[in-house]
Amino acid sequence: MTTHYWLFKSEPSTFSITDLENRPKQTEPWNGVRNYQARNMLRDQIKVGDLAFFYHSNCTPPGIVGIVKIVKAGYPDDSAWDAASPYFDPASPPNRPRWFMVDVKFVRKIEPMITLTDIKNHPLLSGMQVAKRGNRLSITPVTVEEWRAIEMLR
DNA sequence: GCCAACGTTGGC
DNA sequence: GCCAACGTTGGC
Repeated sequence: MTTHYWLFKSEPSTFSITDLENRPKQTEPWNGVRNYQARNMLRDQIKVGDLAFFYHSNCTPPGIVGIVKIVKAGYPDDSAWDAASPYFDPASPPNRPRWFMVDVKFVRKIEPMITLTDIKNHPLLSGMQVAKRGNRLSITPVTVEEWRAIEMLR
């Protein structure tokens, strides 16, 4: 089976690559995605063994800070039916889940980080979705060429 | 803190 | 089904 590549955004003040590294099993459910396009990828396309860049957004500077591996494929996001969760969504009850998540496992940090500026300035990376103006998708596909180009950098 | 870009909502 | 209003994202 072919490995596919992704980029997962997270605000480090909410959940950082270091938070993931420090989890007892270095594993975490990637919950809280509330966008249909990203949901479809989580539910239908992202498979066990796929790899993803961990991207820190809404911080200074934004950029790629590590690599994670998918260890559990799409399953219902239970934070949607937890009234105490910031991701609570009564429109996604357990018997009819609307939102999905995957489990990710820490692979390694990328140090120093590859900043958004680095990405925009790199001929093989400047076309990445995350570098596009107005891009807000928290999960985006990464091509094998882009993946290799970034691995070559560090 | 600003604000452009985007997705969602809801009135009609 | 249209589209204006609104809330959110996220770079700067």
